[in-house]
Amino acid sequence: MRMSRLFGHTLREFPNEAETPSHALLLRGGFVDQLMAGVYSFLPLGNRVRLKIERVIREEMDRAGGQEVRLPTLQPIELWEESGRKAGMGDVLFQLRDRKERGLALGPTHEEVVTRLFKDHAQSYRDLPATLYQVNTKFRDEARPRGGLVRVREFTMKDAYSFDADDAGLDASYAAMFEAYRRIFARCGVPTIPVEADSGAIGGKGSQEFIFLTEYGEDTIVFCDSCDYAANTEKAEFVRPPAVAGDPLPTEVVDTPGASSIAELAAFLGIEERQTAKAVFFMATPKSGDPFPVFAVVRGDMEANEVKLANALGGTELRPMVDQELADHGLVAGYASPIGARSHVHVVADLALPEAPNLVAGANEVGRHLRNVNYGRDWQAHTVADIATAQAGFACARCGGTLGMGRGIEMGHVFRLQYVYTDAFDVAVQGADGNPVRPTMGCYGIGVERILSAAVEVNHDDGGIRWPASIAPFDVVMVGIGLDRDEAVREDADRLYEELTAAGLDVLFDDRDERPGVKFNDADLIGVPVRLTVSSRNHGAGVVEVKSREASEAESVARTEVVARVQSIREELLGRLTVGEIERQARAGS
RNA sequence: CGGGGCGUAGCUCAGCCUGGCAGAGCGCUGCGUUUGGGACGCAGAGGCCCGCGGUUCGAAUCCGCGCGCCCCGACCA
Repeated sequence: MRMSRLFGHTLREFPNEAETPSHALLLRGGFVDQLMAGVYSFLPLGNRVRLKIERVIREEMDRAGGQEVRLPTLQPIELWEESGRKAGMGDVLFQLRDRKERGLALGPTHEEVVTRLFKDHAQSYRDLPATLYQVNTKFRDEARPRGGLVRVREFTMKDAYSFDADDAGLDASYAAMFEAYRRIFARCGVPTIPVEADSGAIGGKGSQEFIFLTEYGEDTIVFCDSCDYAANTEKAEFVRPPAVAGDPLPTEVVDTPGASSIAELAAFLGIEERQTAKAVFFMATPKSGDPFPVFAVVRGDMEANEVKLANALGGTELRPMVDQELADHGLVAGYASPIGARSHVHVVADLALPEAPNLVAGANEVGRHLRNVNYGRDWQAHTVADIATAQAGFACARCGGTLGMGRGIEMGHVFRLQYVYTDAFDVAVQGADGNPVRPTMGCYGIGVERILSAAVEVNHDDGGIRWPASIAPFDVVMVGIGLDRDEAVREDADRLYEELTAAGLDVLFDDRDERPGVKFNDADLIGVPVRLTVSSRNHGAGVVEVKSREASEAESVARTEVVARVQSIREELLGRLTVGEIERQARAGS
């Protein structure tokens, strides 16, 4: 590609709306353009990177036995009603109507469509196992797009779906995808760590997220400092710090004027926060049935986790109660008590509560609390479950080590869906014994643009982007100096361009009539891994300067050796993108 | 959906408070001089000042109502 013809220009200043370094660099380098909130165009440079990421993904999916398909984005709404996810996805699902007023949805994911496809085309156990994948556009009407390309409304996702005859088969398919994911992230130069995750609205049991750790992340992750346990806080198990021990004492009322928060209460009574019970209230909407009020209780030194709570309630939708609802259900904000809660209020207690004697809890009267409240003796929950959020400093449930926390962005997610969709769509194939077999499913997603953003986030410096060699828009950039003043140099540059191209390299030839400084700075900004400088000075000496983007100095290479030298640098750069190396970086980041 | 900020040239921003010719730098076009890390001169092009309504002799500026974008929160396969 001749740069004089490349569509799109670099900006000399950073655009204003960009928050993260990666977003700013992608805009400034002319990779992407924002059309509206959460919707981006890809210019030629950005599109090249996107395609290269997709190439890596396709290679690894194929290696793992996946077969590429193409599923429609335009989907009948009935499919979503059938799976029961029309309600579950809520406003995130883009919906529209055709001219015949038929309800349609723009696919936010493709479990429904692929399950239906499988049902129509798989006939017997001989069709198992099968892993189908695609790289396609997804649409999600996010409540708040943010972070440049991180949370958007239209994006590219590689999604794969496995169908197996039994658990062992699913385990094997899952493991194959898991390994493929490690290789994909490594090859794209994006350090990720796998963490235990909640499976959310997709359904199913057992899932892991591949998290890219960054301060700009929107997920909170905990990891153990002594074993390899890592989990999203939506899921993370932990050992609760011990309670203050003691025999149960008689309950007594105590005046606590103005102490409506745990911190105020503990300070007022001169006790520790872990000696109190904290109450949080939600309205729960089950998948079927009427909404009901929920009274969640955690020990005062912990926070209730909404996702864990929803799971403990069998996957209901939760929202915080409003003041009126608190009053309607006989609850006094700041002083609510699990003792004597009205019977229709569903009380959920965290695991810590049965183990914690003599807590201070609300008296259900403004300005009063109860001392020495004991679980079992004074009150009981409908449900006792892990509903508290892990915190840094808590102990690891696996090994007792200390948990640390970090922020991250989900790059990929692998799920064991099991029978969620094959049940919903009543899928069965004929087994070897003639009886029907219900396939068990897995699903596996990767955000292409998120990889692109993360790759920039970890690979940039003051000069601009330093693309991993595997996904750079070009393999090598040729900076021509003084081409208009020296015909011989111009001709030789053209020849070198042809030689590099013939060698299978993606070459960007900066043939523009610009000053050298402009070209060098643009080359650095765009982030091409290898830069060549062709000039009369070099031409006269029979050399070309070769500089890798990360090197501080260029080397002079004999003109005849240039193509080989570029290829050897490229090989060396690609060679670093191994699972071992990238995962070492990921762990260092945590 | 709650809270905050911002909408003026392709980009970064002045101008608005206190109403009176639409501005700067960068970028862009042409010519010339320059040419190894974002040159210089000369001449240019480029604007529904987010939209609609109102006040006023007169609105980028004041008032009202919208819309959009960004950030925090809620939400988030």
